[in-house]
Amino acid sequence: MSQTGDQFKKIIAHCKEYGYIFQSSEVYDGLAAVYDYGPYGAELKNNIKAYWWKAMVHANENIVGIDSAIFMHPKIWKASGHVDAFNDPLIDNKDSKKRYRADTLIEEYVEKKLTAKIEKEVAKAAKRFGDSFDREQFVSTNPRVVANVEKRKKVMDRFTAAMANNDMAELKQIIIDAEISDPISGTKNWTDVRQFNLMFSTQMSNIAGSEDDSKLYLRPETAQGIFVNFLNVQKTTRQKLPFGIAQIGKAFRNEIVARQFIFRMKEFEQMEMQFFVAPGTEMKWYEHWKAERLKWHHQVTPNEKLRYHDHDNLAHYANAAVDIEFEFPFGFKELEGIHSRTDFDLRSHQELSGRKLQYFDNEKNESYVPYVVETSIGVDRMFLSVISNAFKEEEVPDAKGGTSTRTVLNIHPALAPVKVAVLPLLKKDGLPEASRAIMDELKYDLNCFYEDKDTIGKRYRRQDAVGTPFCITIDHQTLEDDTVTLRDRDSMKQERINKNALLDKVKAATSMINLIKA
RNA sequence: GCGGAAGUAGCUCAGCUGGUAGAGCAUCAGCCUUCCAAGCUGAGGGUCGCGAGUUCGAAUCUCGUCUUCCGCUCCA
Repeated sequence: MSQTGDQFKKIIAHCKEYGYIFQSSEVYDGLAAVYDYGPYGAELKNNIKAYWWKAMVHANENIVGIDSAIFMHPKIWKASGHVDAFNDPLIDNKDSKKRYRADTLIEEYVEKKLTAKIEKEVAKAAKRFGDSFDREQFVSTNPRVVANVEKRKKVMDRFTAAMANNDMAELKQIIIDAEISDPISGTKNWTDVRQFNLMFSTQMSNIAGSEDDSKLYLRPETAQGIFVNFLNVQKTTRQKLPFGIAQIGKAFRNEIVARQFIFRMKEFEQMEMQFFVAPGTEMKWYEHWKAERLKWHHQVTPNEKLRYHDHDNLAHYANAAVDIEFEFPFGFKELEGIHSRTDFDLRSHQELSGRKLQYFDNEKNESYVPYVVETSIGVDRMFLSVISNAFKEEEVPDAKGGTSTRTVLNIHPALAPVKVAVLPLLKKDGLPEASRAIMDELKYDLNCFYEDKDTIGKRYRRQDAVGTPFCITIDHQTLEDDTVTLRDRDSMKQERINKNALLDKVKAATSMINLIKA
């Protein structure tokens, strides 16, 4: 761990040093699990988003993009299940330092203690009475069983009431009254029950049709903005099934433990595509997108750093789910999820809103709620995968015939923040002027960087460190025959070409269109 | 959220047992040279994370707080 931990620390330090990522609100000591993207970071992030958008929306005639609001009607989160499922009452045992969900603690107690006791008595009696055993009669008359059944009912009544009222104090009292102890430490030394709602909330007055007319959530996922716009989009774009809606946007989760740099943040950005299909065809499309998405990753990331990981237990909305995992410095972790979400979301919104969210299928001559296959990737995780895959420290020959270490970001040229650096060999003899002229030719098509400070070798290294794939060097010969040196970041090889050929050559080498067409 | 560790210049750190801050690299200006970093001269830059306490005096001791890292926990 220490070596990979060191590597990860180096990457984080590098991100800060070269203006990729800063801690949020650093002058005020920072804000936990929130980060800002600096100048190079913003460029890389934009490129990642563009790569996804082009591959999804522009390359597929049956996928369209939207940009829905972060604020949405509170009922949406009721329908999606987030209000219920994102609410965990948690309690800590002070001795074992373990954290439990208070509700499962109580449920387990009821299940394993009370119910088990009752069943034990019943089983014993059944053995004793043989065929003449009447379960109903026994349960309602045996004093020990009756007491336990009574007790169970009491606990369950209090429990359901407490859960319904979000009464955390009562939940703790139930645990105390039932004398539930920590399975590890065996003690009953509990903290208070605290509720961790993973959704951030804010205020808005007068929300139509809402019981609590002020509470509003910041969306914990972008997908719902797509679902509730399903019919708007389908009708206005006249799409036929199967078709998809794509969206890039911010989402917010109040993670209890948000760590590992930008891997898990409280504010993050998602790129989601919901693909609407006829019921029964979802598994075919699930397999299709599973393959398509891995291909998209393979274009910019080596195969051996990517893998599929099937979900062991499925979320409440899904009937199939797989992750595409990337080997981060801290191990293989989820980068993208592909889920077959069935008709759960649309059906749920249809029921709660009372509006039909169905598609009329001309071929089948019937209306139905489409099934959904979702691809969902975190922009920030993709960013982290690109950076951690790119970061390398290598030994290279130096001018004196020895070796030196260079730090290089081997970012795919199509994603690199700066495409080309324009460097006059000397800061005199008209070379800066000639360089500026070349820069002016390129900068409207390619993100360029000009520098004439320090030695040429030093400038090359600086460009390596920010991941610029090409350096153009202007020397005295340029003034005579219009040729320049084009230096490649990865091989460090140089070639002499005419300055008029620069634009086409660098554009071709840094284009993301080729990745998408391939 | 719990436990452990840490926080001194942009970065990496030194500053031992309390006496009002240093180095290297980086930055900026100038010189020299020039196709793969670390030549010469000079300059700028620090509320010692923040707040309180002890003390004549705190970067140094105590407490609180924030942030980061590690472990636990959680994870749609």
